[in-house]
Formats: sequence, structure tokens, C-alpha cells
Amino acid sequence: MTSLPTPLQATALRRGRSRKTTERKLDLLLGSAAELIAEKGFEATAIRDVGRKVGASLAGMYYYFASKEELLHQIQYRTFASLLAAQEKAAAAPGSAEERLRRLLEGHLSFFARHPNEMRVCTSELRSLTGEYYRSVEEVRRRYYHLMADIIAELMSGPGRKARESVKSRRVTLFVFGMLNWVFMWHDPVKDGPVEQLALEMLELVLNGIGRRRSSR
Amino acid sequence: MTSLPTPLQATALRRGRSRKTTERKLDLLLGSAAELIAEKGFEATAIRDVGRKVGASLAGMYYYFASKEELLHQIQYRTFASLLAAQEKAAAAPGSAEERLRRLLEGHLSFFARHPNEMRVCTSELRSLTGEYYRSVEEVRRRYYHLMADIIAELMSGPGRKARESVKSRRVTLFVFGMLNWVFMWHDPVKDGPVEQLALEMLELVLNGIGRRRSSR
Amino acid sequence: MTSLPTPLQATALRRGRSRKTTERKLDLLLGSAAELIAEKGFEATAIRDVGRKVGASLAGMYYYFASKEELLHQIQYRTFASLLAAQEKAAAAPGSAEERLRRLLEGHLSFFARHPNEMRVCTSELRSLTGEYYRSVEEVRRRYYHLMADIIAELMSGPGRKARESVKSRRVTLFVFGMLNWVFMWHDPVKDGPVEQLALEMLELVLNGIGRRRSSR
Amino acid sequence: MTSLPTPLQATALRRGRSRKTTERKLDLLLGSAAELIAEKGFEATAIRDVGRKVGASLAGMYYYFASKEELLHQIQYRTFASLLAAQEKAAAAPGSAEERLRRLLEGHLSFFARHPNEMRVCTSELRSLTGEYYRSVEEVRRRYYHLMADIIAELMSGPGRKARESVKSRRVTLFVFGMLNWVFMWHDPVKDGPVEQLALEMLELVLNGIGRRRSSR
DNA sequence: GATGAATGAGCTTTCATTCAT
DNA sequence: TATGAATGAAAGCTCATTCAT
Repeated sequence: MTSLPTPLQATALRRGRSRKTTERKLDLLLGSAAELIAEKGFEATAIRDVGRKVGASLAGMYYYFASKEELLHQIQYRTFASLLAAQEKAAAAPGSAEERLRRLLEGHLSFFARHPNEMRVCTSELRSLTGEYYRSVEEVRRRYYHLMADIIAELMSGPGRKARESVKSRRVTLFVFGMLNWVFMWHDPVKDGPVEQLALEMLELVLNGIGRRRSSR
Repeated sequence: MTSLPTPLQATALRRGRSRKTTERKLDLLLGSAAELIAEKGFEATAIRDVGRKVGASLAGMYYYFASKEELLHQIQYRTFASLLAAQEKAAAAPGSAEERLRRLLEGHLSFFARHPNEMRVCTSELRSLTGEYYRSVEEVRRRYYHLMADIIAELMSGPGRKARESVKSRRVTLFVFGMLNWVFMWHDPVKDGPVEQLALEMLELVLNGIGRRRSSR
Repeated sequence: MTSLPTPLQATALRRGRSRKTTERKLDLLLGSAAELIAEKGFEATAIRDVGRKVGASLAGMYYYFASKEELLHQIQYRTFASLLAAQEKAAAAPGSAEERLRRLLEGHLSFFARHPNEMRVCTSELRSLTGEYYRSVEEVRRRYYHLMADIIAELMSGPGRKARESVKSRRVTLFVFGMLNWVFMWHDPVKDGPVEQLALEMLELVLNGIGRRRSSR
Repeated sequence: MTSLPTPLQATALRRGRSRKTTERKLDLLLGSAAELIAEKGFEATAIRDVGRKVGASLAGMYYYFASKEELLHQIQYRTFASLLAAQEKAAAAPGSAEERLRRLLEGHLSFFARHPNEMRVCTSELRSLTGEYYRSVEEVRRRYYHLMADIIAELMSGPGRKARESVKSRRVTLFVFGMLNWVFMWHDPVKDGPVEQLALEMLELVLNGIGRRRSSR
């Protein structure tokens, strides 16, 4: 999930040289932080603890971030940017609206399966970000929302009709995100099996739900 | 939403004297606390701030609860117990499975509309509870889950067949809770209108989704 | 040097009741802080050290001040307000301009002799204050400056002429403050004796210096 | 103000190589440091900030001095040594005592006008030096004090009499230093004009003050 | 000559909690 | 019932300094 360089990249990268090593460490660090934050929450997680976990000193952590909030932002921004990039590709690939929706659902769930901690942090700790940190993440979220909303609007506007978001399609979209984002509250890889199956069931519920009969698999 | 007395009732009540006045103040206090916690999160909310909000001193707060965690527990337990009681009544009232599901969805959403802060706290801060505090809330949640799961299983098992939870009905139930619990992330009373309509749309999606054709309103 | 209540009074007083005890402790605390700050500078003085000195815990200190800067402000504001009040009285009492100047010089030096630490802090750490903290102290200083400047202008404008600050009298005033404020860099009560004598010598230098012959004592 | 080599010369010079370039950079560095320290105080100034200001890395700064205290010492020692050298020349040049005093006052003020930051640091941060660092600067200061004290004693002991420091002349000397050192608290080149005029006014005050009539300019 | 990376020590501030009254 | 006073523990952050390169 190594991210694209952006104007909001981590302090460590802004510092300059030696991308390779620094970035590896940065990734380790963000991953460990995500794990702790996913478990105990952002406020309850001390930078000290993250440091301990990666074998770095407290002060050493601050070589990589300007503040605790920047750390949280890095996790959220990188995660969402990475998810968005993957999903934009999935949505752009050819196929029927049904097929594209299936790809989005599966893409989301499999991304979650690969990065559960990061996704948990994104879902639970958006409010812990403020100012520009908040805004920049919010923007990525909005783009992701529209990716999903457009396909659902297309499905609901019926064949031949112009796709446009309606009050109803907006809600269905939000229902879908609800289902997706709640998954991390209950999903157990052992008990629930691979996420592809989950995606199909969700797809079926939605397609039938909005009256687009879906030939069952 | 004044709660039933339980072995886990508030410190203030356990203390004994003059129920009436104490309880009024306790309600005010829990309501204000819920508002702050909903806004800033449990960890980020200081008891001092709750005190300031209700015009009590910091030390004075400790007359009403033994610890910050107990305060959180009171909010969650009372809220969930109150919601559960109402929903159990709704589920027990006569009517078809479809009708009972409708009542549950509407009941949940209208409860949320009346107690948004408390519900937010319940959804976001379950993990902040530990030990017996956690367990007792978890138990109420479980009972609530089964209330919903049973009706959905009944709907999915087909007429005449014995209702029993299957892998599939379990997931549909969790999808439904996802939709319900995500609502507070986006619902705007002004923009989205009364929750009854929302409940109907969700009901339609689910009934169609699981293949129970629903005569549209 | 217990101060007049003002809109800028200490956190502890703002808290309300029990003035007597609180104020005694507050005085002790400000005195001890002034001693440490005078010795090591504001930045180099840790709140911990002040606490240790008065037998209070670090956290206990924050019951009395909202911040380290407020502590510094209290010292400076109280000291200057107290000095100003005394000097305004000295300047208002009847007597020739020479006599009033003598009283001001002696008043300043004897105030310094009684509160050397506080005065040192005022002279050396004005720049450590910011915003409103700075402004409010600056205002008192300005009033004190004018008290001195007016008398010196009166002396320099000659008998019968209207007293008004000129470029020259402004400089003489600043020279006088230079002499006064530098005193704490070298004054040794043992070696230099009581400050009354010092005041007389400074007075003589100034009066002769500006051409107002002074009948020597 | 490039300094004489002394046993206390900067780390960088002690290191040996290529004097010229190193010294240029050292001067830049000390100048920038003086500016920051004059503005915010020694404790409040971080080496990092000095580095940033001159475009050097934090670690790079430590090539030029062994510790933060050495940096401060370099500023103070070089400044004072340079001032002392100039003033010793001024005092040694032929002329009446009045004339030599005039040269000292003007020399001091014009040195201040050329190096305001350095002089501010010398006046405000002497106490931040310890041990040998303190001692060595103190010694230069003492020599400077005596330069001034001797002339003033000469003026006060009357013609024909042996010049010797008396209690009175000591105080006048200290008054003079007070006036001189306070100047940086208020002097504004625009408002107050060139320092030569200032020196003359101070000279007049002092000469008249001690009873040495001075033919006004 | 110079720097990227790292850290120990220390700082200000906050906070849940206690207790005498 | 309620609060003023106080504190232990911990948090985020900064900084002078070091060292391998």
C-alpha cells in the first residue's frame, strides 16, 4: 500500500533523500500504528507505544511525523488513496453495471481483508482529524462515494435512461456503504470464509433489492 | 429513557436517598455526557467538561458515578436496555414477519432520531468498555441481535418451513445492522426527512433483496 | 505586595471562594517563582522546580495558574501595579519638582530593595510575555514611564514655562530609567549601603546634569 | 568583528584547516545566531533554528562549535573583545579627559548601532554562561569597566589631584553603564537619529552632573 | 566538511481520581 | 449533596547531542 507522493506526504519523505530505506521503515511504522489504533482507538494509543512496538524511541518517532495527528492522517490518506486508485481502475474496466458493481464490492472487501487495521482506523477515526488533515481525507472519501453512487444510479435509472443520482439511489448507496463498513465489526476470516462469497451475497441483495433481477450464480 | 434498576445501576442510585431528584439530575448528566462523547469521543472527553456543561464541579460528578468508565457504561446500558425493551414489544406484537420487520426497522431509526447522541456513543465506544462493563452491554446487544436475526431467518426460511438461522440469514442480519448503524454517519433530518420513509426504503431493499416480493406501497 | 483584584488576576483567585488562604499560598508561590526565575531565567526555570521549592506537586501548581506564562504574568503585573500605585502616590504628594523626583528615585530603589527578585524578573523577562499578557504589562509600564517623564519635563522646561516633553527630556527620562534598571546588576546591600543615599547621588547627577543647580545637602 | 584567536576560539578554528572559508561561514553563523538569540532569548532559541536560518543541517552546526554554550560564548567573547579593543584605542589616543570620555560614549553607542543583536545578547545573556565560559567573558567586561571607571575617576578627582576610584566615582561609572546598556531597550534609529548626538547629550548630563561644567555645543 | 538518523532527558500540560469538609 | 484543593501518572512534544557515513 505504498503511496503516491502527494503534497501531503509524510514528514519523513518531505525531509528528502534516501527514499528506499526511509520508506520501508515508514511503512513498518504506519502498519504498527494502525494495528494499535485499530485495537485501542486513536486517543488511547500513545506514540510511545507505537515506538515500543517497532523498537524505536519516542523521540525517534518524531523524526517521521510532525505530530500524532499527522501520523493518523498518513494512515488514513494513504489507505484511502490506495483504495480509491484500485477501485477507480475496477470501475473503469469494461463490463455491465452489474459486473462493475460486483468488482467494487469485491474490491472493497478484499482490500479490507488485506488491510483490516487501516480500514478500521479509517472508519472509526475520521473525526479525530481536523483542519486540512480532515479536509484532504474527506475529499478522497467523497470521490470514492461518487464512484459507487454513479454505478448504483446507473443501475437504478433503468436501461436506456440517463443515469442520475436520485434521492433513492443516494440512499441505496449509503445503505451499501453501511453494509460494507460494518463488516469489520463482525467479519471473521475463519468463520466467514473468503470475501468473494460475501461480495456476491451483498451484490445479490442489492440487485434484487432494487429490482434488477440477478440470475443467481 | 429512564432506565430499569439493575445490578449495574448508577452509583448515585445505589447510594439510596431521594430517588426522584437524584434521577432527574442523573438524566441531565448522562444526556450532557452523551452529547460531548458523541462529539469528541470518549477518551477525548474530560469529566471536567461534562461537569462544566451541567454546572457541577468536577468533584461533584463523582457523587453520581464511581468512575469515568461507569459513566460510559450507564449511557450505553441504559440506552440499549431501553431500545431493547421497546423493540421486544414491537417484535412481540401480532403481525406478519414482514410487518414485524418493518416495525423493528422503524423502531430502531426512530429511537436513533430521538437519541442520536446516545446511539452514536453506543456504536462508537463499545470498545472503550472493559470487563463486566463490557460484558453486560454485550449481552444486551446480543439479545437485540437475535430479535432481528430471528425475524429475518423466518422470512428467509420460506413459508411453512421451520425458521432457523442459516449462514445466509446471519449475513443478511449483519447487513441490516450495517445499514442501520451507518445511518448516523449521514442522516440529516432536514435533508432526509422523517425516518419512517427511510425505514420503508430499507425494508423494501431487504425484502426484495432476499426474494420476498413486497407489494410496493 | 498583595495585589488589587483586576480582570487579569490569577487563575486561583478567579476560581472563587476562600480568598484568604488561597491568596497566602499564591503569594508564597509567586515569591518562590520570582526567586527562581530571577536566578535562572524564565525559560530555564521549570514549573517542577517551583513546585518542589514550595512543597507542592507539579500538578498542584496548575491549580493556581493556567499556564507557565500566566505565572510569569502574575509576577510582572502584580509587581508593576504595586510599584506604580506607590509611585503615583509619591508623585501626587505636595512638594517641588525636585522633591517629587527625589521621592520617585528613592521609591523605585527602595521598592527594588524590598523586591529584588520580582524587579529582576520584570526587567529581564518582559519579552517572554506575549499577546494580552504582554500588552497589559506594557500598559502599566507606560504609565510608570509617564509619571517619571512628566516630572523631568517639568524640571527641564524651566520655571514659569509650560512643562512639555521634548526630545531632550525624553532622553533624560530614558537615561534615568537606564540608571535605575541597571542597579540590580551591581547593587550589593552590604557594599553599597542603604538605597536612600544612592537615590540622592542619582538625583544630584540628574539635577546638575540638566542644569538645575541643587543645593547640596 | 572577526575575532582575535584566543585559547577560547571556536571549535571550527581549533579544528585547523582552511581558515578563510571556515571563518566566513562561522561569521555568518554567529551573526544569525545572535539575531535569533537577541529576539527570542538563548534558552528559547534552538540550534535547529539557527541551522535552518543559515541553510545548514542541525548536525552540521556541530562542526562549528562543541555545544550550544560555546556558541553563546563565541558571540559574547568576540563581541566584547572587539569592543574592548576599539575602546582601548579610543581611550589611549591623546586628548583631555572630557574628550576621551566623549570618545568612549560615542564608541560604545556606535558599536551598538553596528552590532545591535550581539550587544543585546551580551547584555541579556551573560548569566546563561557558566564556568570558564562565564569567567573569560567576565574578565573582558571587567577590563572594559575599568577603562571607563578610570576616566571618570580622573574627571571627578579634580585637576592636579591624583585620580583614584572613590565610592562616588564607582557609582557614577555604574550609572553611565546603566544609561548605555539601557539604550537598546528604546533606541530607534529613525526616531532617535544618529548616535553621535545621543553620545553628546549623555556626555553633557554626566559632565554637568559631576560638576565639570561643559561649554555647551 | 556535512548530514541523515536516532535518542535520552526533560518540559508543559491534562486528567481521573481522592479526601477533608 | 457537593466542592475546593491536591496529586500521581501519563501524554505529546522539543531539544541538545551523537555517530556512522
